[in-house]
Amino acid sequence: MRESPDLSKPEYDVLRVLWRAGQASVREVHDALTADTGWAYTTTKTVMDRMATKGLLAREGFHGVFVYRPLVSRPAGLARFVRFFADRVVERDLSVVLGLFRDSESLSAEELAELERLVADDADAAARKERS
Amino acid sequence: MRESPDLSKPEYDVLRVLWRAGQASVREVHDALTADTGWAYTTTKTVMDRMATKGLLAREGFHGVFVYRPLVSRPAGLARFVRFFADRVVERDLSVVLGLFRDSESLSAEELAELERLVADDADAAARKERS
DNA sequence: GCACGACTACTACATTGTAATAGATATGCG
DNA sequence: CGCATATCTATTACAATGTAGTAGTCGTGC
Repeated sequence: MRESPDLSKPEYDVLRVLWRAGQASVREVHDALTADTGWAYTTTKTVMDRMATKGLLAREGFHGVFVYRPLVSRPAGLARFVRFFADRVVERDLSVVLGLFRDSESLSAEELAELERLVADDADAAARKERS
Repeated sequence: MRESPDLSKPEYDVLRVLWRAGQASVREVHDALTADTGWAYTTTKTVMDRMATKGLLAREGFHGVFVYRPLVSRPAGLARFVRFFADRVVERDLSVVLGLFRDSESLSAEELAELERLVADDADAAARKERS
């Protein structure tokens, strides 16, 4: 997946679990989310299956039980939200918002670099479309 | 509307125009958004009408033409996005994220104060639900 | 007086949010 | 060993949202 996808909130929540865990079953993701979301188990399942068919997750079967792996890197998953927040919520320069990650432990230096690159790419693409 | 609503992205975009304009017709909102969104005129119309029935906008007729006014303050409109971004995207303390608004021109001092209050309220509500 | 343009109302259809139900399977227990 | 129970997966459901198209109305310039 070259370009950062536009994730819905449920999708993003699932990915957050998988980014931490590396890979997980529906049950594991569900247990990690249920406190925050209150979802029914089948809701978690539906969301994850749809994500798999959309190419956001890979699923690997194992005696009829599946384990899911993210196909989107965390920087790629964050990119759209960062742009949205910078442009339309705080309405400040991207660099200021990216600064929040800089000393946050939350992203490694490499991830931060990738995030910066992705966010800039989006901006370029938008500008290119604008001009045409 | 006491509590800050969970706005979809289209809804938020419409509100951004109305916050600036105070009030506007579908046509005016559409023209302001079309560069970014590429929506058809009827899409803008549908979104705004649904927002009106949901109580997000007030519409006032004038010889069969309507003018829409936001029923959500800008701080209330921002609150959910700020919380989401702080908790689940940067994963840093709210105060750090709120700091971005502090010297941004984008919000008045009063609005910022209201935003801070709203965001804190949400946190309280969440904590209360947690404990119960 | 009527063709045109803009506005509103109604309808449409795919995707997402959120699940319930049904069918397959493994598992503890008597 | 055979069945009740717990889990899974797959299928189906239904409301809300994203994104329009179409039809009916009405004022306005010719």
